[in-house]
Amino acid sequence: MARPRTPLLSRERIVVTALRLIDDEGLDALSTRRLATELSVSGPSLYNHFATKDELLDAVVDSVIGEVDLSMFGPARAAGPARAAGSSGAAGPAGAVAAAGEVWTPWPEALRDWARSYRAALAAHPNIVPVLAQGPGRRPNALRLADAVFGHLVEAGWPRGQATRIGALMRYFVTGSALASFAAGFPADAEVYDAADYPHLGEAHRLAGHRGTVDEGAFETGLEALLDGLALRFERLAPRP
Amino acid sequence: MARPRTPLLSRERIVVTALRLIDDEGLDALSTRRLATELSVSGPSLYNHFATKDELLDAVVDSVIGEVDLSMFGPARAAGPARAAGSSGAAGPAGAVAAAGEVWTPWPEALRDWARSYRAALAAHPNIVPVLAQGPGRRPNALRLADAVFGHLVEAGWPRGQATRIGALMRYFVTGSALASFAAGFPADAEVYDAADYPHLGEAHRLAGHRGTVDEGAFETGLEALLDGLALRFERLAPRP
DNA sequence: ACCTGAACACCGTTCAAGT
DNA sequence: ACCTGAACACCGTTCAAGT
Repeated sequence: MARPRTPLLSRERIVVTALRLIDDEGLDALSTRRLATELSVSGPSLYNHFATKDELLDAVVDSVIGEVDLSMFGPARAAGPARAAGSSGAAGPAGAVAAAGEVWTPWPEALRDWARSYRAALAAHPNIVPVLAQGPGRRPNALRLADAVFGHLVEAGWPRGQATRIGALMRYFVTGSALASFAAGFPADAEVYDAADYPHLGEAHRLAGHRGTVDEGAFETGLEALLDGLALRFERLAPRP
Repeated sequence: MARPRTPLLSRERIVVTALRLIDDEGLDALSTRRLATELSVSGPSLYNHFATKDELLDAVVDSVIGEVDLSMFGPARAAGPARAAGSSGAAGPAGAVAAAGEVWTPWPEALRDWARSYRAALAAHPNIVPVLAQGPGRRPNALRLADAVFGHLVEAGWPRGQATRIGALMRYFVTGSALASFAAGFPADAEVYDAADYPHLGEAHRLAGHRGTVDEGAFETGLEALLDGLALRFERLAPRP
């Protein structure tokens, strides 16, 4: 066979299969030949759809970021007539901002919901997080995400410089938490933790068994701590009357 | 030549050269053949010193973690006779703990200093952070680090479960911040940020130029926010009398 | 336009051979 | 004990050839 009547491949199908391979066997397992085999074509066929392997990886990454919920940013849907004119720019006590007729979700609540969705999307595909953490580059979904977060924070009353920092530090925390399980990083073999060398790690071999709750608990604790700390700073910025 | 009188290689020399290669050209540039060339030997020679490339990477990672300052954990040096017997387990108001004759650095201060050193060590070698973030495994320096942090937090009065979570969330934040520059992830090309698609990113092309200060500022803001948030929790745990 | 096999310069690792 | 060249089964990518 040379050219089939209906194409054997599509960017979509390649991306989905590549992501599955990365999830199941790691980033190193994604070779163009292996992926092609998985798709029942020969290796070079992929180059009809992506110029390079990096371009393919970019598409995979953006498909993951596309899963992140951004609906908490910007004017809320549920709130009355969509677009009334005028604006009363005062930040409310909880960080809520009301332009006439528009209701924006208070920034701490929006950040919390977003961070949870962000982490869930990334933690479902930990093996690709190192690629994704390199930044948005030119990937549309990643840029949309950055735009939505920054826009919401500025609208809420954060100075632009601070809003940038908050976007950055939230990404630090979320990517760090999705990159690898903390608990699973400790060998389940009790022999590893010699009491003479590591006097406080006597129970560390149990960590891997509680992987889910340990990592979930650490993420939630860190997220709430971060939001509390940021709220303190926001109050200093715009104190209650 | 077959076996030289004095060995051409040592684990130490291999590790140092591998880390330089990873820093300069990325993790993918570290091939056994390329590394061997750099060391003026043939590829298979490395297998006299490391069983696999993974074992070599492990050694590189642990050498980086070895640079992290842990001196703020445990009984402080400057404080009187080194080892007095007995223990009065009450946590002081600022989180300081005094066993007889021992002074421990208050936990928020210790965590802050450690986090800065941790981040500095990792950010000096961002390309290896994905490997290192997989957890301590059996690497001595990584286990020592986990032991020191956990021991200090427990001694300061944190319940063991919370201490574990704090160790985890601090690692999330530090590895996330060292994995990649936030600022450098945004292309410096202004054309990328079409106002119709990304209404709030009009200045994003300037980010890369302020890479150092943006990332440093985000890290410091996040660190202080985290510590403030954790202090609130600690107060709830052990309120002042 | 889209797929193929052959080819190029690479990989990590094994192994017999040298001293 | 420690290094070598040859060899194996892999890589990403190019390209001429097919329909």
